[in-house]
Amino acid sequence: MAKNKKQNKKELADMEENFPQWYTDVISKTEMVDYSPVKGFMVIRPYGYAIWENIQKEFDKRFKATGHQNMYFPLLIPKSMLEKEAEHVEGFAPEVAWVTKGGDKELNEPLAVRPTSETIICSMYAKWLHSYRQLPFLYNQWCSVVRWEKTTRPFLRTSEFLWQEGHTLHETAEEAQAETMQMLNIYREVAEEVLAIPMLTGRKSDKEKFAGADATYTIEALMHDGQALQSGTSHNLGQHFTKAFEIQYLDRNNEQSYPYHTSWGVSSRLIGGLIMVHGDENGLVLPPKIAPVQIVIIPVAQHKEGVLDKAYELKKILEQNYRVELDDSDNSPGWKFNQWEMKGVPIRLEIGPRDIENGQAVLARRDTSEKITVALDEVGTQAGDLLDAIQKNLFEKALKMREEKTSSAENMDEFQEKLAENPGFIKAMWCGDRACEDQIKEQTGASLRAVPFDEEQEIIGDGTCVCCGKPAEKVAWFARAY
RNA sequence: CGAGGUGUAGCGCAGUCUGGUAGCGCACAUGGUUUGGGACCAUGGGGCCGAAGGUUCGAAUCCUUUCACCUCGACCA
Repeated sequence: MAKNKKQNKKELADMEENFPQWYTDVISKTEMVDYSPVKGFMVIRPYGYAIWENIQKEFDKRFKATGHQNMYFPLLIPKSMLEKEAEHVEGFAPEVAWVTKGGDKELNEPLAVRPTSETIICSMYAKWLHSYRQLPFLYNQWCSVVRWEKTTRPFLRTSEFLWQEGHTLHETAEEAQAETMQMLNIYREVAEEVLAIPMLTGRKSDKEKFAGADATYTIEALMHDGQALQSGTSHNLGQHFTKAFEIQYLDRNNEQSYPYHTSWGVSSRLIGGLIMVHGDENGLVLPPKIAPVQIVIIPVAQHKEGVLDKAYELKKILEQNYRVELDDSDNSPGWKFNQWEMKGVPIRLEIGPRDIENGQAVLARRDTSEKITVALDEVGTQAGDLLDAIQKNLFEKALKMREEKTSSAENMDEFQEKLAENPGFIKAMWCGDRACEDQIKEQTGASLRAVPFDEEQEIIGDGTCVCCGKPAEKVAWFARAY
């Protein structure tokens, strides 16, 4: 019996020893996803999809508040259209899935399953835009895209993934840049304030930027195992696509002009980040603002008179303000505790005969496993305070973890040493040369994640490039990445 | 695409070396006793042993081919 107990407890792999296995265990045991019959494609189950819906809501309301509207473009893109912007096609060609037949008839022109929608959207923008009076174009779409990946992992890299892609046109380069930054800031805000994940923000190197962009900006998070996760990108596309697609309009001077273009996206990959930043040895830990269930009520000795009635009464009160679930299945309380902990529910409310007698209930928080006893008429307010505290604590914990896993290096030996003994971000001066970036990647496995913005810039050591030793102006953050 | 590994009940596995009635744990179903950190007893259902071919009186087990998945590397949100 004791042996069985032990085996049951071992449901999740040890996260320090085998993090990938822990991750796989968590997402499948919590019923977030399952593998589908098609390689690399996953099924998102209700618990996982509920998280995605909450993420969508948070972003969508901010997109709308900044003047964007949603629209929807087709799944398929003609081959010739995808090929109009040279860098773009070169970047995406290796991972495009093609439709070549309709029924049993060969198509005249193969159709790409969209890997991203710049091209088809631009082709339509070219038809719609005539005058500067119509600008800016501020549109977004929620959809899925397909990229034929060689190795896949649920949420982090799958052949199809859910995302949103914003595509905007502007009169001036300045406006496009402002839009690019505005959206990056929204990404950061949602990531930090809602998902409780601290983000490094900055610019991508030319090597890492989007195929066809002038500049790519990124939010980068650090996972529990010290690997970075690119969590969202905002691109200033300049006039690459608008020229390639001949999007022209009559400007204020009555002359034909090309608008400036941006695109930006976050994906269901964020869910992977959520899991790998906050999760612990007991499974998921979800920030209250995103958790599908914020409070789970677990009746104890529910067969006893009055217990379930009281539990339902509490549910009715709590669900006016919170997302609440009552587990009245006939599993044992202990089993339920573990089950809902694994699912990451922020607060558990225990109510049993003893509590009812004393006019109280027990609240247990997922992040610290503290338990407090509260009077029944204060459960609502106390739970609210707790949820706020948990939200805050998760962010602070994640920030502390990132700080502990961030080092700086002045030369390559130090770089390798520090990355080996404390995997995470390495801050190092970088001269800006592609050759140095390549060499760092090759020697250490770490890629350049971002060059932080000026206000977060600093000088490491004597200010020379960590790789070639030549004078360098900027510090860059490196890490191994998902 | 390189290097390793694994396919046996829904899940996790044993059995394969040495061929001979397909098993264990969990989960599931029914009944009962339980319930404040993964309860217990009893009974029961569930299998083309990844697929195809071969050797053999007989194949989960031996041989050949093939497919799928996983882990680690190179490419990518």
